[in-house]
Formats: sequence, C-alpha cells, structure tokens
Amino acid sequence: MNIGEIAKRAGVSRSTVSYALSGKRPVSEDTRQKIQRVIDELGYQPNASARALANGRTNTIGLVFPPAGNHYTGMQLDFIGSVTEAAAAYDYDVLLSPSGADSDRSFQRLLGERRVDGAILMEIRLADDRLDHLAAVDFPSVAIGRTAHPEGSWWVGLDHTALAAACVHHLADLGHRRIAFVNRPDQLLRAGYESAHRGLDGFTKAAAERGLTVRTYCCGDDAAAGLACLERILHDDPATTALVTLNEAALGGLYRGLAQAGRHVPRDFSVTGVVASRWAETVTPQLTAADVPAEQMGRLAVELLVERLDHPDTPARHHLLTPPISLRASTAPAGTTPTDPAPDLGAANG
Amino acid sequence: MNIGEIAKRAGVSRSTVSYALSGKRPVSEDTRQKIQRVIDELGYQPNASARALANGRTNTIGLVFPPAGNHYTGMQLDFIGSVTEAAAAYDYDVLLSPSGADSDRSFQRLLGERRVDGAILMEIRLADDRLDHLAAVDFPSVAIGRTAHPEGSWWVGLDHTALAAACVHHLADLGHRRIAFVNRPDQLLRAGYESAHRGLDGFTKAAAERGLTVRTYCCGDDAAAGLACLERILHDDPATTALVTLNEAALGGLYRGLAQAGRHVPRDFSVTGVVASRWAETVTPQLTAADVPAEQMGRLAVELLVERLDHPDTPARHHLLTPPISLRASTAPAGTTPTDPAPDLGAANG
DNA sequence: ACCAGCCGTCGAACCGGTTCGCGTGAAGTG
DNA sequence: CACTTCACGCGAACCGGTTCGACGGCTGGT
Repeated sequence: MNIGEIAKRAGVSRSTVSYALSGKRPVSEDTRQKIQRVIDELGYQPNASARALANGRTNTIGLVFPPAGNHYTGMQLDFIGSVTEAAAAYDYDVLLSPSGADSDRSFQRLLGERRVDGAILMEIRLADDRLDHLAAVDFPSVAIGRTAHPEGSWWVGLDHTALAAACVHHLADLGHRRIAFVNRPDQLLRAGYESAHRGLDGFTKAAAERGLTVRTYCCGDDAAAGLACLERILHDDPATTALVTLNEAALGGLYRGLAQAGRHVPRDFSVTGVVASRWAETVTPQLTAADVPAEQMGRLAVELLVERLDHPDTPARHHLLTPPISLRASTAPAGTTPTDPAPDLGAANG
Repeated sequence: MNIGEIAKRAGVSRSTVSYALSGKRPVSEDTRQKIQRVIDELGYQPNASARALANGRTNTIGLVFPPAGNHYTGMQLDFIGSVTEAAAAYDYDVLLSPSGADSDRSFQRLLGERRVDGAILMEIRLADDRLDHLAAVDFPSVAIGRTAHPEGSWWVGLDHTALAAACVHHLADLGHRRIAFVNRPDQLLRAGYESAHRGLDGFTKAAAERGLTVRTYCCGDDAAAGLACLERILHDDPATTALVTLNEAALGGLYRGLAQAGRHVPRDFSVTGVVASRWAETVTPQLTAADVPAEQMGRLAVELLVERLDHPDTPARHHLLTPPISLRASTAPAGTTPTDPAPDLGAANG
C-alpha cells in the first residue's frame, strides 16, 4: 500500500499520484478522480517517515521537560494537554521528550536525529543551557517561562515577580504584618528555576516596600511536605497570620497544617498565591489566588512556534502574562488580636 | 552532516560507517576508531526519518486518549507521565495523539501514516471501536483498561468491580446502611466507559449483597459539580451516612459540600472510593481509598507493548490489578443516631 | 606454490515519498 | 499546413539511512 502500488492500479506514474495529492502541479480532472478512487478503495495514506525524509519536515513538535522530580505537578500536566490540543489544530503531532535521569540524551535525540521541527520547553531556569544551545544552533523553539535575559528569544511567560508582589499587597491591604512565603522545593530554587526565583524576588521586594515581617520557606511538592512546612512556619513565628505560595502540590498539606494548628482560614489565617484555578477551587475554602492560565499559555506557545516555523525570519516575539488575583474565600482582614490556637474539634476538621 | 559526509571524511564507504555504528558486521578496530573520531568531531547523529524509512520502525509509541471533556483528570495525566518515563527506558519516544474533536482523524494518522510502532490506549470503553479496529488490522497495542470481552487482547487494567465492592464492604463493616455512589459524568457512563460501568456494577451488587439502601449519581469532573452532587445526595436522602466515589476531580467539591452541610468527616459521614493517592492525600481528612497505581499501570503497559513489539508472536498477556484499600482518615463507624446538622463555624471550615 | 577460506570493505539496490526537467499530443494561430 | 503554445504526464534523481552480494587481500593447509 505505497504510492507505487496506487500508481500502478491507477495506470499512472508515481509522480502523478504525488502531484494529484499535493496539488503542486495541475493534474487533469480525469486522472485525479481515477487516482482518488483507487486511494479510497485501498485506504492509502502516505508514509510519514518517507515524507519527512523527502521534504525535511516531520510535522511534529517536541515538548521538553526535565525531571523536576519523580512526579509531575498539575501545572506541567495542564501544559502538556493544552499544547497537544493546540498543536493538533495546526496539524502537528507532539512528541514528549523523555524525562529520564539523563535528560540531555533525550534532548539531543530530538534535535540531533531531527525527530521534530521545533520544540517547546517547560520548566525554564534563569540560566538555561538548553535554551542557550538551541539559540546557538538556531533551532526553532519557544520557552514556557523566561530566562534572566530573554531579549531576542521566543517565549510565553508569567510575570511571577508582579504576581507574588500583588499577593503581598493584597495581604498588606488587609492588614497582615507577618507573612510567610512558601516556595517550590529547595533543589529547584538552587537549580535556578525562574518561577521560584522571580516569585521570591517579587515577594521579598513588595514585603520590604510595605514594611512587613517575612520569612521564606522552600517546600516539597506534596501534601506531606506542605504540612511539615506549615508546622515550621508557626513554630518559627506563631504570630504569622498569612502566607503566599507558588506550590500548588503542597496546598492541601498547608491547609491541613492550619486546621491541625486550630487556625481557621480565613478568619485566623489568610492563604494566597499563584496556583492553577483547578487546584484553587478544589480546596476549602477556595483559594484566593492569581490563576495560572495554563491552557492559554500552552496555546500561545504553539502559536508562536508555528509562526516561527512558517516564517523563519520573523523577529522574536513573546507574551508576558499577568493574570489578576481571583478573589475567592481564603483571605480576610487580619484580626486585631492574635487568635489562640483552640483545640476545638470542629475547627480541627480543616 | 549525513552518513555520506562522515564516510567521505573518514575515507570509507557509507556502508562501512553504517556497519561500524550498528555492529551488524565486523569492522576492523582501525577504521572503527577513524570513523568514531570523525563522528565525535562533527557531532553526527543519524537522521531518525531516514532510519525509520529504511528499517520500518520508528522507535516511537503512540499514546491515544479521546477528548473525555475539555480538561484532563489527574489520573489521565499521571498515565502520560509514567508511560513517557517507562518508554524512555526502552529507548522509545512517545507521540501524543491529538485529542481534538475529530479524534478519529488523529488516530488514523498515527496508524495509517505509520508514525508509531505501537500504541497505548487510555479511556477504554466496554465496546471500543478503536480497539476493534486495531485488532482487525493486527496493530500492536496495549489498552489501559479492558473492554467487555478482553479475551485474547493485551491490556493492563484495574478491577473496578472488585474495588468498588471492597469500598462497599468496608463501609458496611463499619455499620453504614445508607450510602451513595458518585460516578464519573453522565455522558461518560452513556458512552460506555469501563471504569464507570464496572465500578457501578461492583457497587450495586455488593450493596445488594449486604442489603444496603443506595442511590447512585453521576457527577461532573470538577469541584463545583462535586458540591452540587453532594447537595443532591443529602436532599434525596438526608439519612445517607457515607459515599463511594470514582471521581477524583469532584472530591474537593464533595468535601466542601459536606462541610457546608455541617457533616463532619468522618464522624458524621464517611467518604471512600477509588482515587490516585496523590489526590487522596491532598484532602483533609485524607481519603481512605483504593489507590489507583497510575505509575505502575503506565509502566506495565509499556512493558507489555515492548514485549509485543519485540516478539510479535507472543500470546496475549494482561495485568489485572486490585490495589488494597489504604486506610486513611475519612471513614469511621456509623454513628448510632443521625447527627443533627449543626451550623457550627468550626465545622463549616471543611 | 596453489588454492581454500576468511576478514574487511565496497558498490548498488532499496525503503516511500517529492521534485525537476523533459517529451508528447492536442489545441491555437497566422 | 507548418509552427508555436500549453497542458499533462513520465522518468530519473534525490532525501539519508540499511542491507545484500561480491570482491580483494591475507592467512593457512597441503
């Protein structure tokens, strides 16, 4: 069932079949129909590898994410979904870059073996050697996130600095004076993850601006770590009345810790941060937060990449998003007096 | 930077370079080193499309999931992650099947254009025309889930019937007599999704066996739907004291509904079901549930597929998993008297 | 010294498409 | 009627690998 077989049965040459399908040269209506009939009858579809070899394009884009740990956060996975859907709309398939221990190897595979026409990268670091490499070899790619010096490159990102600052201002406006920051895990911060760094920066600067007393924490990406982190926060400064978090996976644990400590949200303690709305709406009370528009970001990344592939000489473009804070139910004005931790059974049902 | 260039610079023929790389014929140590030096120097990597064309294998597997709705559940996404990692271990890349409205088209693309060597399918229905088609053309594939008649095919699945029954028995043993079942959305049940059907079956039969009074509900895949569903449950039968759910995305909403109704979990109301542990541990109190071993299932699916690809004549194999119920904190013996809904602020902080 | 046998290498064909240049027959024109 | 023009279709080359058959040179046995 290859093009030669079609040609034979239609009584024409292989090239004529090719032209009939691509329309790159005129073919008479007669032969076109004859060919089409044979194709329909045999259910012929051209072989993707052969086509890719011949015209140098695979019609596939790579989606690259490093092993951020053993498990995926909700945000990463939302990106995967939205990128796949958006790519399908442009007739591109999506190849996932294996996230094994040696991510470099799989990365090299995508590029070196020319499995993909372009790439979308997630989990960007401030200094990202993958992006440096891509820029050096002029490989079409779009980053979800931005490096320390994103000038002249293609990306779609969230303004974590502004978002974290907005959270601080929101809490400060409500009268909170002692607040904590719950960041992503320590190793990600050390590795230079941009969201962790920019978020921390925005938090710290805004807090200084408002004269707040703050502590910052790194926290593992799961509920147990969130619980432990919250215990540390209250241990270090029991007068803390609010927190800002970038860590959606820890959110459930943070809430549980507050419940166990007898702090009612939002009466005794306010919680906010930067979190995908799906998660923000899952916890009770629902989280007041800047919603990460993962779907939109994935779609924009694909649009940028497709544009770059179609018009190789277009100057670099980007999208910096600053979604507003969605007011839900997890923040409230700071109480005038610190609440006593009351071991009330009802409140412990957090 | 193709094999001809390498051959020229190394002063040998293209075939010699190929044999030096593949080892399929002996090559003298001298020329091997000479070739290797050139390759290292130029950073040569063979073109994947050309290789795929020549030897008929793409070293890629397809991961196929239909548009179950506009958003992905946590479980689907866990599968994607684990399949990708497991595939990488076997040197396979993973191509995501676009989940656009016309999933058939993208499905045909993967197969007809021979983009992948095999496929892993998710979101299986009891009568699944995709699997029928794959079986008809003898295309190597493994299903995550099983049809009504899985004999002679390759799959890894969860025994939803047994799991739902185990949940019922667990609740019955605790003395609950009136319980509700919260299923996946209505349209998925109608479409014949196997987890929804088998789970419902297992629940219904076990409940009949134990002489329980039950009601069953379908519920949308998000927190708002979970909240609404719980309100209906308590409206339909206020004496309900427990529920079983397959719907992890609705879990947060169910909890919120219970809190708003003043039902303390687990004192007044027990909750259990079949849910990935990541989610079970996120809610407070943590959910007593049969943990969906998504990572293990993804890995097993890849192992089966690789075996099928390597040994085309192996008879069909499968794995039916029945993870035990993890006892956490969301179930308790039924109270001797129905609890009065008490509009206590503390309890409302669910 | 001669031939068998083996090792290492080469050239050519092939995988299944795309594309370029050319030939051929029919139509159009003076 | 001879000549250009054009539409259509064909054959061959190419994309970058893999693989098969053959061949030259070296070794070893007699």
